[in-house]
Amino acid sequence: MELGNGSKAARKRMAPEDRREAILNAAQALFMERGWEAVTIADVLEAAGISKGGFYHHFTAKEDLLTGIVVRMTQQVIIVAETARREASGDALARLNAFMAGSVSWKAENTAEMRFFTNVLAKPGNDILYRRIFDATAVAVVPVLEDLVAEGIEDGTFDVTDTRVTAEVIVGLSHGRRQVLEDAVVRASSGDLDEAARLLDDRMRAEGAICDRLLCLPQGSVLLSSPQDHRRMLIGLTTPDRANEQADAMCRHKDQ
Amino acid sequence: MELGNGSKAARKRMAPEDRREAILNAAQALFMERGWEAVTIADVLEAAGISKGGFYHHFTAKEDLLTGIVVRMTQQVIIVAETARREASGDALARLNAFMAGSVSWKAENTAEMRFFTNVLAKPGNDILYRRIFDATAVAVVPVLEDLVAEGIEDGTFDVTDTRVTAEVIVGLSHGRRQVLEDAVVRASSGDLDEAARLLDDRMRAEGAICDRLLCLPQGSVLLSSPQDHRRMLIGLTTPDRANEQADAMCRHKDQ
DNA sequence: CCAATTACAAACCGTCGGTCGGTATGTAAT
DNA sequence: ATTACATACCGACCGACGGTTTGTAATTGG
Repeated sequence: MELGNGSKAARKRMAPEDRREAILNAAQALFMERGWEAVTIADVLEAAGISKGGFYHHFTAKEDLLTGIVVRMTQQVIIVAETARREASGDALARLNAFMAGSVSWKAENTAEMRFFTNVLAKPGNDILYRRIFDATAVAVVPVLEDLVAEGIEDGTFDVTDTRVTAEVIVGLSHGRRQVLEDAVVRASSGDLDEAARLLDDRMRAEGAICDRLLCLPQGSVLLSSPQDHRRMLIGLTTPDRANEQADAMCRHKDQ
Repeated sequence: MELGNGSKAARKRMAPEDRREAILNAAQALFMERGWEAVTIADVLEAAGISKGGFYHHFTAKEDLLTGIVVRMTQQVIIVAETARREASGDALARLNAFMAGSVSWKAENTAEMRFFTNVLAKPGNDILYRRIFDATAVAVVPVLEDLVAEGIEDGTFDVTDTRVTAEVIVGLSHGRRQVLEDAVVRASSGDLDEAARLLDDRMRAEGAICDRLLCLPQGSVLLSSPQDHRRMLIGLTTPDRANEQADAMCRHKDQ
């Protein structure tokens, strides 16, 4: 560089965490107001009162703002959900449902955030953005769920071999159709994808709690709960074919 | 310009309709493969074998490609749906449902198109894109539906004052939550928006046919069909308040 | 056959996301 | 105090992309 005089604003130095937070605040407000594409980095810079260089010192890219915001939101959700879980009584399934209900209630109350959320998330052509965000939330939520599942195993309410996988699956389930579809069904790559998607979709809309659902796991195993008995949640291993049979049976049962 | 020699390619001139079609083909293929943002105008130019000037002669903007693609798709859907309608017997409602079922079946068969579709549509910050596309389809579908509704009036199955409005409402209903929400509920601006959205959403997922649904119309009127009797579709005028009452009642009814 | 219009080419432009060299502000060891 | 090092921050610059403008060859129609 040639004559870089450090003349101009000479802004006050902030603790890095505070600065990051400030930028996130400005960005979130703007995104929620105008959406993703309509907000330029320059807008954020102005709103946050920082230079481009400063910004890119704290964030690696525009998308990074998104993940940052998502992580913050997720943390808030987890706080609500965690207390709901702690206050719940009953077996592991009951506490799991309490946890899920807690996060659902947060979403119900913070509709503006959720709307912005889905608007931006639903977008991508190649899901890299979505993927990144999903990962961000998964990292935070999975450990908690893993605990819950482990409790359920001791408890007798769950019957699974791998707590980690199960936790990830549950996150996927609660996350919106897409992820479930891609991570589970597609990878299982068993038979008709779209039929599977439809089934999953129907299942997922069914009730508020995570019962009454079905899912093909990566390795062709199946998570399954019966619509007759909401209290029972079976997570076990079957072949995809058998899973489809059962799913069809469930559909026929419900349709009549 | 300075030395624009028209030296280079000197491509074969095509009939404008053909050229447009060719560009749309190239663009659609690319978008379906890579998504919206990952495809640049330059990519489309190369794939279609045309220059920038040529492109902007046929289209006004990148978004215009989208509307173009959507219009084509809509036409295809209408063909399927129209024949389904023509082949159906029964009253106007039966034919209306046949029409809708026809379009649904097209969507079920062309999943790749639909996936691309929703990916792109769900995006925008300020819905201008979505709006435009909605308009494009509405222009094509509304007249057909208007016919159907008119038949229903003679027929006795419908009881509406304005065939046009009714047709537009039906399009909105079948179009995905958003539009219904904005066009109907928001404009009605009666009470709690999000609650209304939730109700509508639930209602819309209910069944495949357009029965069993409820909708607030712009002027505060209401389209309503009873869950008890799928064959009856009432479209009439009420106040938004009364509509909410009824909606609540329906919810309570179904929840138990 | 010539003028007007159409279909196209390609240079050009403004904006936006992102980079990079450099400076200002600490803070800790000497 | 001074030095040494880390890190917060600045702002000129860059390439890519969407879109505009200028220029030209083919087509049409009178």
